[in-house]
Amino acid sequence: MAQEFHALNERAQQLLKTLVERYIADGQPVGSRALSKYSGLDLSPASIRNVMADLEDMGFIASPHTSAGRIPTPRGYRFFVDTLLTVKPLDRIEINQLEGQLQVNNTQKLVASASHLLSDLTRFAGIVVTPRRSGGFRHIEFLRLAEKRIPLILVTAEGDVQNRIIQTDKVYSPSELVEAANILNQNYAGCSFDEIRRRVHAELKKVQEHMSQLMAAALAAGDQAVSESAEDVVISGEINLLGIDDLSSNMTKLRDLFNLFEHRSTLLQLLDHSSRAQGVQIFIGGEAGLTPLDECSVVTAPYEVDGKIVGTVGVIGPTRMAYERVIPIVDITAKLLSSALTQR
Amino acid sequence: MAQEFHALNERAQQLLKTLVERYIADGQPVGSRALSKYSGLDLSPASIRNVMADLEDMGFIASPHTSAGRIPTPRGYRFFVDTLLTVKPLDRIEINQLEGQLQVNNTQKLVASASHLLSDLTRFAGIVVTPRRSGGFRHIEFLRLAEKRIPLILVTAEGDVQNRIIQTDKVYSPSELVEAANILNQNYAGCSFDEIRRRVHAELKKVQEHMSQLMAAALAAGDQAVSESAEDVVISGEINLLGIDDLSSNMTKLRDLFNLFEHRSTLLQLLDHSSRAQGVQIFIGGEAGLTPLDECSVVTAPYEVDGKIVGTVGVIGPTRMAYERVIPIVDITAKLLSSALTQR
DNA sequence: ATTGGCGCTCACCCCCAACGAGTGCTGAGC
DNA sequence: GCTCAGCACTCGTTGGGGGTGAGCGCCAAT
Repeated sequence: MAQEFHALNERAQQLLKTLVERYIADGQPVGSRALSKYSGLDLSPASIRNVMADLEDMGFIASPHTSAGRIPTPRGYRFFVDTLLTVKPLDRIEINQLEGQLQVNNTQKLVASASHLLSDLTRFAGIVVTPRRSGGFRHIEFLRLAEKRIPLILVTAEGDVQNRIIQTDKVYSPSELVEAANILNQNYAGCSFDEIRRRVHAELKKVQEHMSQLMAAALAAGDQAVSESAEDVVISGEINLLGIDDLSSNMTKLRDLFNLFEHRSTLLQLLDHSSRAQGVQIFIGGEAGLTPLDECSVVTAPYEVDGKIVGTVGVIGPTRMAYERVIPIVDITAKLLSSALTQR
Repeated sequence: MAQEFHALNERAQQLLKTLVERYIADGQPVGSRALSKYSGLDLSPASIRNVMADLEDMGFIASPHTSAGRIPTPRGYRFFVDTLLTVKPLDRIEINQLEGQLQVNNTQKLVASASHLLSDLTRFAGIVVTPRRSGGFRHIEFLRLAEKRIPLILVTAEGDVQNRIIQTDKVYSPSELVEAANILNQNYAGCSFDEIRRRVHAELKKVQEHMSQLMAAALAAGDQAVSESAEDVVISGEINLLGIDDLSSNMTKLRDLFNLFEHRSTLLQLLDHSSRAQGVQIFIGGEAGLTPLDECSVVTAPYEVDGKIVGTVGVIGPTRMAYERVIPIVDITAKLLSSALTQR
């Protein structure tokens, strides 16, 4: 038999394809009778059963129990999305509509609205890794709010604005604050805070003790502001997953899944994978190595600023999801986000 | 019978109290036998059954079905928390520990950490209404990032920093930006944006067209920044509610509940109630008028800045919650938040 | 007023039988 | 060498029926 070489002939592929489609559509194990009706192949259920047995041997499908139909295994899904799936890209009009939904006020809002876009369109959970920062700054500024409470305004190299309040021991005059900001802006804009710290130490011995304390505090705060919000994960629409019976049948699994959502760092690791490759990537079931995602798939795509990948968008949903719909949505969202960020 | 007058004698109160306590402790309907054992009243089950019948007539307790014990009705809970409950305040040491957990970096972080504090301690959902803004500003500043993209920095009257990017039609020089900021800071600090807009219009006819366009844009952006983030609701620990079997037995109810969490405005209305009164308030079951909260209670307390109530903290959990624990936690969190905010 | 006793009601559990969907296998037909 | 009708078999699902036990209401005795 041809199947023994683990190659799928035309017919087997067609059957696998319809099986996965049917299963995705109504969530029931698919039997030979149903396949014979929907495959378009004009074969009797009996013949189809033979092929199904082969597909099962090869690990593409499995039966939950003897008297049920077959459901795709992760490997079956894998083959399906890799070679059988045909996605139709969104048309221009839809894209324009989506574009209008992105809020370009500032980076946080932009990222949040991208996440919402994903979850609203797919009805699953949307997820966005915030843009990676290079660590430098473009502009720094001190305000004088109260004597010893000085808001530090920081425009990052990426162009978004952070703020943080510095508590000082001593009192600084407005002109001193201006001077300190000037020194930093003129000499060190674009450098990383680490670098600045070294160079300030070396180059500005002459600066008075008074001043250098302020600068040290500013550098520490800036560092913290940049690194803390460095890479974060924004998730929205987790609620959508509550409605999915594939997931919410198992209460404990559901809890594990939601717990995962709180462990941002674990998710980050997974999503970082995606930012090494171009284009849409799909993680099926536990492929990511995370047990809570057993019954889930993650569809991701990297986005970029000025041609450099800086983050990832994605969707988390049940393995049994309409990939041909989700994939273009994730794809286009990444592209929209890229262009929105590049404009600024 | 005394009970006919809807007054509860000592014994009935004691029994109601233990019944509610037992039910809160293990979630099972409480029978007469259990009550006779735990009430400390040395009465036989039969006698207790009489009292229970009275309590049921008066609507304090109910039985889920004939052959089960009794569970408290919302009215029963109400009476319990109003008159039977004795809360023991947290001791100094615990309070100090909590205080350390609040992140005082900036207002957003502070509010977020308060919300986490609530959810972590109670293992329910924590909820904080962000401080109401008076609408004025303390300080305004323009940065010059790109020619036509000007970040507007805004220190609100409450002392936290907002930022927003203004897109301009024309190009402004650094000195023009400084001048515009100076005009606003010197003449209008403390005023509401509406007021400024009127006065600028009236008083500054002399200012060049060029300049007034910038100011108008700044006022619009400031207005937006202040009003948009005006009153928001921060929720955390929703996941905790997944574990509560009272709530997650009914999948659809659970979904309704989580949907409610996304409708911030509805929650806001409920929580605003709380900010009219002093001290801890409790909404039991549907008392708030929201059906998704049928099986929930909401424990809230207002917090203040300089003696004026500006927001609300709270906990949402199952009606069957350990009130004597939750109440002091909400209370103290409100107080900690008040003092943290007043310091700035 | 309190209480032991008694009959009653249900939810819950377990068992079992009927049902039906779907399979694997076999043997005939092209 | 496919294809396919027929058939026996498996096994989850459904629904009915009896047993069990918790808990109640009522009543008569103390």
